[in-house]
Parts: sequence; C-alpha cells; structure tokens
Amino acid sequence: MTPLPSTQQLRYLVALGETAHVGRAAARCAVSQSTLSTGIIALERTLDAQILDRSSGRRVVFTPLGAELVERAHTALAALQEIADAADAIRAPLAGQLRLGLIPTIGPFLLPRLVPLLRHTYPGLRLMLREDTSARLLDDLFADRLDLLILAEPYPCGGAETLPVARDEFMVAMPKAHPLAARDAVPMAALSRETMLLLEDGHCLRDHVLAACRTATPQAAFAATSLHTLIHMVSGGLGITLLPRLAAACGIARGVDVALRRLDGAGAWRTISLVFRPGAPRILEYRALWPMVASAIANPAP
Amino acid sequence: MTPLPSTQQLRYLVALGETAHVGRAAARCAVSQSTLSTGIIALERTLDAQILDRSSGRRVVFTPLGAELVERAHTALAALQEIADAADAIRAPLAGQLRLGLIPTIGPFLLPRLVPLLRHTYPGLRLMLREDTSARLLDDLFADRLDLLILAEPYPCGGAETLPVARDEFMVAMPKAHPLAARDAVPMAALSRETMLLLEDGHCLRDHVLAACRTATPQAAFAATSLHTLIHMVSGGLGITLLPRLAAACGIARGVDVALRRLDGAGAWRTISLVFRPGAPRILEYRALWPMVASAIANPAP
DNA sequence: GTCCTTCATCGGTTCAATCGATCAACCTTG
DNA sequence: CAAGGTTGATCGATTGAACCGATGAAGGAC
Repeated sequence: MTPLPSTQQLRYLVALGETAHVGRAAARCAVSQSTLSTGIIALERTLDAQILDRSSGRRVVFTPLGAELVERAHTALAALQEIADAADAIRAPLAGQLRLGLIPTIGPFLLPRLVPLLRHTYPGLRLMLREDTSARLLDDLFADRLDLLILAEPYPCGGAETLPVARDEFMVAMPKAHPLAARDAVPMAALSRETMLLLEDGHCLRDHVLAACRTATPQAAFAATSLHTLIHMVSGGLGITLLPRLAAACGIARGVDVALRRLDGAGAWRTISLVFRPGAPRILEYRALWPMVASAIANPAP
Repeated sequence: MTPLPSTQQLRYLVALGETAHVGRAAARCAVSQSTLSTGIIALERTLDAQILDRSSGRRVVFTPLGAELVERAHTALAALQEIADAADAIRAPLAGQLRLGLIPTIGPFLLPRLVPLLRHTYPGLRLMLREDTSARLLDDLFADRLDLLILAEPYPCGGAETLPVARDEFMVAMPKAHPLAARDAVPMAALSRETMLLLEDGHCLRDHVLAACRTATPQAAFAATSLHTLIHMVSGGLGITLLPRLAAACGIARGVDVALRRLDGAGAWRTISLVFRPGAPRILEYRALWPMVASAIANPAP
C-alpha cells in the first residue's frame, strides 16, 4: 500500500531529529541544505503524512507523528547498519577486537590450545579474555562488555543464543588406593556410597555434578575454589569428585595421587557452547570459530 | 564506512531468499528479471560482499553470508514497514479493528461511558472487547490476540509499555448501620479491627486492597467473584471491603444497604493505565485514546 | 524599518533504476 | 550427441530521482 521509505530519507530524518535544524542536519549528512529539505518533503509525500509542523514560522517543529517516525527511523537505520556490519565482518573475518569470556572450569584447559590456534589462523584478531562465573559473564554479555562467551550447558542463559560445540563427559577422580579405582569404569550407582567433593557455590560445574549424581552425599562443609584445589582434596582422601574430561585430559591429575576412571550412566556430561547476544552482527564469525573450539577441545594440551 | 543498503535492494533480497529463483522473485517484486538480477549484484557491490554462490551453475545458491543477510534484511524491512504503518495509522486515526482487553473491576464501570464516546468520535472504529484477568489479558496481548489493555497498576506487566490514565482511589464500603459509617472519612488505622472481604484470587484488585490495608484481617474463607457479589456480602453483614471510586461512582451500591466513605491514608488507590506492546505501530492512536479514557473515568455513568 | 537567519523552491545536471532484448550456461529430451 | 527449453547475467537506451547552487520568502533581532 504505502511505499516504504528510502534509506537516505531516513538518514535525513534522524539527523533532523537530532539537530532540529535543516542546515546542520544537512551538514551531518554531507549534503546540501536544499537536498535535505527536499528529502524530508519527499518522505512526507511517500508516507502521505505530515512530519513537520510548518505553521510555526521558520523553525523545525515535529508533529507528534514526526517525532514518532524519528524514533522508528532510528531503529530501522540500526537494522540497516547491522546488515552492513554483517557484510563487513565477513570481509575481514575475526579481525579486530573480540572480547571473549570463559568460565574457570573451561578457560585454563581450553585456552592453551585455542589461543595459538586462533593467533595462527586469524593474525588480525585481538583477543581480550575474561574469566568469571557464568552469571557474571552473561551480565557482561548483555551489557555489551563482552562479545562472546564459552559456557557449559545446561545453564539458564536468559535469551542469549547458544551454539553447542562439544559434549564434555564427567570422569570420576579418587585416590589411587580407592576400591573403585580397581575397576575400568565406575557405575553411577556406586557413587551413592561416596562423599562427593564440590566446587564453591556459583560455579556451574557444581550444579552439573550434583545433577549428574544426585544420589551421592555432597560434602557440604568444604567447597573448593578451583579444580586444582579440588584434586588435591581428593588426593588428601577427603572424598571423591567428578571431573570434566577436558580438565582430565589436560593432565590436571598428573603427579598427584589421584586415579581417573570413566563414569557409566546417562546424563553424565556437560555441553560446552558458544554463547552470544541474539542478532549479534558477528554471528557468522562465531560460527567460523566453532571448528577451532571443537578442535581445541578434541585435542587438549597434553 | 560501508554504505547502507537501499530499501529496494533489500526487497529484492528477501524475495530472492523466499523463492530462490530470480524470475519468480522479480515477479513478486513487480519488476523485470534483469532489474532484480542487477539489483542483487548492485547490493553485493554496495556491501562489498558475496551473496550468491555463482560457482554452482545457473541455480540460485546463497553463500553463508547471503543467507544471513536475507534474515537481517527481513527484520530491517519489518522495521521499515512499521514506519509506513505508523504513518498510515495517523491518517485514519482509530479506524478499523481495535481489540481491547479490560479487567472485570474496570470494564463494567468504564465501558458504558467509553464506548458511546468512542463511537461518536471515531465512527470507523470497530471495537472488539474482552474481559479477563490481568494475567490472561497480558498473555493475549503478547500473543497478538489483543491490541490494547486497560489494567490497574501496580501490576507486573512483563515488558509491556504502560500509559497511566488516572488514579482510582479506594473507598470503604460497609453496612449503613456500621459505627464507622457515622464518620465522614475512615482513617486507615480503623480498618485493622474489621473483617475485610476480598475478590477471588487472580483479580488484581484483591492484591491492591490487601496492599492498601495490610493491617486488616482478610476474610479468607469466602471470596467474591465480582464486585456486585462483594457489595451484597457487605450488605449482608459479613464484613467490610474497599471499593474503587470508579465502581462506587457508577452506583454499584445504589439500592443496597451499604454506606460508602472516603478512606484517609497514603497509598489507598490504584492506577488505571493503558497497556500495549512496546513498539506497537498504533502507539499514537493509543495516545489519542488517552483523553477519552480519562474523560470516561472522570465522568462515570450515573 | 533593516538586516540576518533559516527553510522552501527553482532550474539544471548527473547518476542510478529500470526495461526489453540478447547472450551464455546448464538441463532435459529424443 | 544434438536440439530445444530454462534460467541467470549482460547490454544499450530511457526515464526519473537525487543532488547542487542560486534565489525567494518568512520570521526574529536590533
């Protein structure tokens, strides 16, 4: 019915909305005053609606509709800009700054492989890293202080888009002298008789482990602040724990009196995922990142 | 940096995305095949990016970027369409269908005045009415089954935009023989010794009354299904209640053995508001509706 | 009243959008 | 394999929209 407004005219409209002055708006758009004036009038004609109130002298006064259209033009231009941004992003893939957030149970085990890989493939990439809990990382993501997260799911990501990369199974970590260490794999049921050591509250791994083996009795009093601490508590005989294969493969239990065994049973894993704002302009770059993260997980630092 | 794409080219792009066929996409856009073909190429040039994969014969195959751009072009066009819609809406203000939802403690007292007012001012308006609880109305609003709600705040409207219209004070309703009925106004403190009758759970007025006089003892066993029932329970001596002035002014207590008195004290009111989806194209019409609703509240049906 | 600012309008020019016709590649069919 | 049909790209010509500089007209300042 009503024809759609042109991109150019929308630029004129928002500039005029910001300056309330035809001459200055024209300068901001790098066109002549007459061009912008004509453009606004043409927009009024295409929309068949009054944008400026011309009864009040020479000044620029918006009608209620005009003010509303300025608002909407602004959001429409943002959508158009995102198209241009997406095109830009593919031209120089993963160049410039990328603010990446990771959780403490992934970062130390993934980055030793991932960072060299990225530096090699995308020399132009300036990687800014941040390690924190999932909740705080998501806050930063939505506040536009981070571009991309690597989290472990399931986790309530509150509207963020997630791209699953790999399944990270849980292994049982116990003292080498523990009876269960004699077996090749530990059945889920055997966990119920053990004291399960956990990370502090706030670490998503704590919840994942609890969910994986809800029969075991958690050791409530002492919670570890990191996986390394946790391993040493296991080695000290305070109990057993579940460890992501990613951490285990990085030799976290090397040189420590701890045995690692497979865990039999359904649901004994977490999913490592890329997480970003829905509609992020660089989504294609994140997708391009996917195989590198998968590769870094599949071939962890020895 | 990168110039913004033109509206026309975006239309070509989404049409091509839907048909995957240059000829049919051109027909859908009502242009010649050559025009659409050139337009896509021009878009690739303005964005300086590859949209179609031309290595695979004569067929239309999108590159990953191309598919992504189709998506984004779709949302950008929607934003542009909303601009045209907003302009259309102002040209024929409040014409066509308007699906209005009201809560039971407002509707019966507001509509007798509001509907004739609207019919007179906007003869082209086709008003579809629905009466339900705030929660269900909001569900329908976000599911696009309703355009506009008239609710009582405070209420958790979950992201909806609200436009406060009027303050609706609470009055005390009690049997005419009640001791408090002798006074001109009832102090808030006096309520604490009374049995307070309430509406059923789910009515926001129930929560508003409870919040207004949290000292009074609610009559938990019997809850009324409507304000009319409530008034008859008061008349029957089961207790007292708080009644919005809007309902009181409509003569809800006429012919019943019930006295209405002012209530002294802070916070003894609800706010009647227009509620709609943020970014609704007809927002200017809703604003035009504001004074009519305010007038209908200020001069209720006798 | 005079001058200055500011927005609208005018005439002319350039460039992009569009069309029909044609070409080139691919697919199907006999 | 040859012929015909389909489909997307390209070409040359035309039209109209966007743009500019100059000018006009309406307010406001002094």
